[in-house]
Amino acid sequence: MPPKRKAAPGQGNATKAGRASAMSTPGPATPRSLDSSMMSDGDDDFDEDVTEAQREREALLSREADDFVNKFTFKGKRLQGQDDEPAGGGRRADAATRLFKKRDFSYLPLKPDHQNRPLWIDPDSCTVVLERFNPLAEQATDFLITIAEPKSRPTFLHEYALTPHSLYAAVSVGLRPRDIINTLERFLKTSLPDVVRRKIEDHTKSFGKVKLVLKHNKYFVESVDAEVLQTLLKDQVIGSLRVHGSGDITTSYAPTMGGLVIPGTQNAAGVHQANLRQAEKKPGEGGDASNEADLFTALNEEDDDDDKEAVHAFEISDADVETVQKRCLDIGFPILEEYDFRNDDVNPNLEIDLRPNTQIRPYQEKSLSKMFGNGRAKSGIIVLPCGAGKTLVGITAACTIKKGVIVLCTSSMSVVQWRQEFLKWSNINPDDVAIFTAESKQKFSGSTGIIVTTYSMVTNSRERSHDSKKMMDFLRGREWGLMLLDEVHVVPAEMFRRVISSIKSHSKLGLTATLLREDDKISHLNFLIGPKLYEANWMELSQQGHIAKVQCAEVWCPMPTEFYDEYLRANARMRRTLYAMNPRKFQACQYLINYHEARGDKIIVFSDELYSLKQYALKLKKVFIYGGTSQNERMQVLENFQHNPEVNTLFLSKIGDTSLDLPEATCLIQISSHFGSRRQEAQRLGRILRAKRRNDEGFNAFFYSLVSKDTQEMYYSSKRQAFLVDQGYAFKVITQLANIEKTPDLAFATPLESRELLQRTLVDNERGGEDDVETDDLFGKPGRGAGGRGGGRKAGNGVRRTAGMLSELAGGQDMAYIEQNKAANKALKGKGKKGAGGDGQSKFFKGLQREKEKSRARG
DNA sequence: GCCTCCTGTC
DNA sequence: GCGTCACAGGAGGC
Repeated sequence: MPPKRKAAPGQGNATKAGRASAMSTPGPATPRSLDSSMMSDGDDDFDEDVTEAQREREALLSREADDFVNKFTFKGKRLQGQDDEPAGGGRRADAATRLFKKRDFSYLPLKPDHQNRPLWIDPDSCTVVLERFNPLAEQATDFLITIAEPKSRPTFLHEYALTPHSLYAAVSVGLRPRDIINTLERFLKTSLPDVVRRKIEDHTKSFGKVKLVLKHNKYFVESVDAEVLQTLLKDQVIGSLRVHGSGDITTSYAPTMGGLVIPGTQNAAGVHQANLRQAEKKPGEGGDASNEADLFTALNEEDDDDDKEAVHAFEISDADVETVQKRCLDIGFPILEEYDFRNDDVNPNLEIDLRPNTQIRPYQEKSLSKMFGNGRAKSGIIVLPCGAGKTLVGITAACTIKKGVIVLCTSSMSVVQWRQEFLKWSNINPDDVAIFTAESKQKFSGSTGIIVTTYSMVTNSRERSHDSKKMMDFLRGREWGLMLLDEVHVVPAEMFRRVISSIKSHSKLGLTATLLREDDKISHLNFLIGPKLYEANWMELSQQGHIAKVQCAEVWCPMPTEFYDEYLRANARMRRTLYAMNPRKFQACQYLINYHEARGDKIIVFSDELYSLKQYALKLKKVFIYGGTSQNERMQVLENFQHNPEVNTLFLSKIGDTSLDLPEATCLIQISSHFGSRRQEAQRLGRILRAKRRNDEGFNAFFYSLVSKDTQEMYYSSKRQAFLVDQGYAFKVITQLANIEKTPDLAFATPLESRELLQRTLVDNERGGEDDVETDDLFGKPGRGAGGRGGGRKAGNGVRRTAGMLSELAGGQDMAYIEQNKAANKALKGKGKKGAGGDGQSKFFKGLQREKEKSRARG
């Protein structure tokens, strides 16, 4: 019973596959422009039920036209405008008009000097399009990333969306509605449509009125506007969550602010806005003003005098913080979290500063200025590509706030790295940076300090060991100045989000490279953490040499007919294996490895599918690491990969998606991946962005995705690339690798070998439900035996080989496998043979059963 | 070091 | 419109 995947092309339907093939195959080595054709391929595949060829074709054309219009409306407009036609050109009902349908905005008159203005706007969707080639593009970009959500940023036109969340973020960094409207008006080629103006006003009028503050370990909802607070209290959700008995609504006075300088910034004017505000009060001290400063000066001309304003507040309990924050967002009063750390006398100060000579990069500075824009610490999220120095941003934030910090990571490996980075970049006393994981439960020596831990450590709901319990009480019992959330995109997960309520911090800074999830929970971060404060443009950073330039390519590998026949017959699991084991893909992989090793590249090959990972690696005599590889072997293999000139290619399972730091890698080949995960694709690309050689003249990193033609992979691949395409990466499609047939020792070159491979693949993977046949196959399919844990969770993964057989195959550099498989062998001994299908209930099905029961029990 | 349980990801 | 894979990791107990 293969799970039905509606959107899968070529699933059990030969004619469909044939059509797709005919349609989607350009001539040999024809480069294909990615975005439009990809999208329409994908869309097309959603409709499998259309039978009549003609009707289908028409529908397809019409859909494609719609897609095209949806995607390129602004291009169309731009062309019209650029031809220097009379302003508003497009009133004519020309042949193209019907294609634009509702998206004809020619009724918006262009300003006379429209060519000097970089922005277009779609009033219906509130999409703003930026001309990158316009002289004002830089300024407009700075403005846009503040008020809008980047949607797509390829070379010439960038697309941004004005959303309630983005406007919320804009307000939270100190812009007011009329700043936004005026500046938009300034940059727009047309006048700002009233709809948009109203939308901005509506969405922003109540923003910034409500704050969440932590006082003496208690949370208060605070506002300068007593009426707003009353409104909240009357709300059925929030009103009932108010903690009574702690006095009525309290009133106090907002603190004033003084000059603030973020350490590590070049001109001591890192916080343009804050300083500029100061400058107004003390003219002459504002410091040097960059372009951005100019812009923001304009925006901040009239400062609201929030000094000495009365604030009103009521208390809520820790457990209700998330609910209240979410509710406030829903009813249009998003809560801003601001921490006036310089006036916090309750929590002890932390002795920490960036090391002298540490200079943070302009974009790091920019992102931090969003966080500290008004002299206080705002909670929010900073999005920087992998390798762009997220850690340093976090550390600088810690050095600015100078209070207790708690850092949350996804793995214990990055816990160690974070601590090292703290020691590397700051002058913090090593005793004050403590690690809290299963192995180590340190505390800092002084009254305050830094704790680095993992999400699972803090959110673990199970019985705790004595030490952990004590530690948790410690963490819960105090107020943290800053909570740094590494890989913040994981926080919306059911368990991990609990950190937000269980640990009390005055401000939170989320860091991630890929602010995406395939579920719809990413928007939860808006109330769990705060708005997105800054998102870097990958292309820009790579042009500036902060991250490597990357060439992306998708290699289409046809499937030999016998493979394809099996593929059509197979269930979902087997399909994944088959398209990964496609011999033509293997050849492509071999070819690319040859080619890049000859160029002196260090290559990582990713495969999610363990069977093919091992088969590839063993056949090509390369090292590999997967979940079952023990710590020691991992270190050994990595060490070799980094320093041994003989070892230039490393095969990784999805273990390498995160956590492993491989600065040597310069080329990446993907042979199997997890469905349509955009995050995985981006994170894998991130592996090579920090390439050490990136600043060599003409250096390029390479990213190949090998795809078996006419399979589900085609569809997933296009989905996966979406994020990177939005970041401006162009994927070339390669249908033919030049001179591949000349590759020495090309594997599976004859039909016979290809068929043998198919047979072996089928046999090795067919055991699923029935029997665990002892195969004569050379490599078999070891489970997670070596590492021990979890091996054989699924009986189909039985461990079946001997070290002898392996050592025959493995060359000298493959010592690691022998080691590993010895261990696997040992594991095998204890296990004995698995029950054959005799009782009709193999371990496999029992496992499934147990899974089901477990999920039922949970539900 | 091995095992189990829990969780995340799509 | 529903649920699904298989792999990974961490914690903690023995």
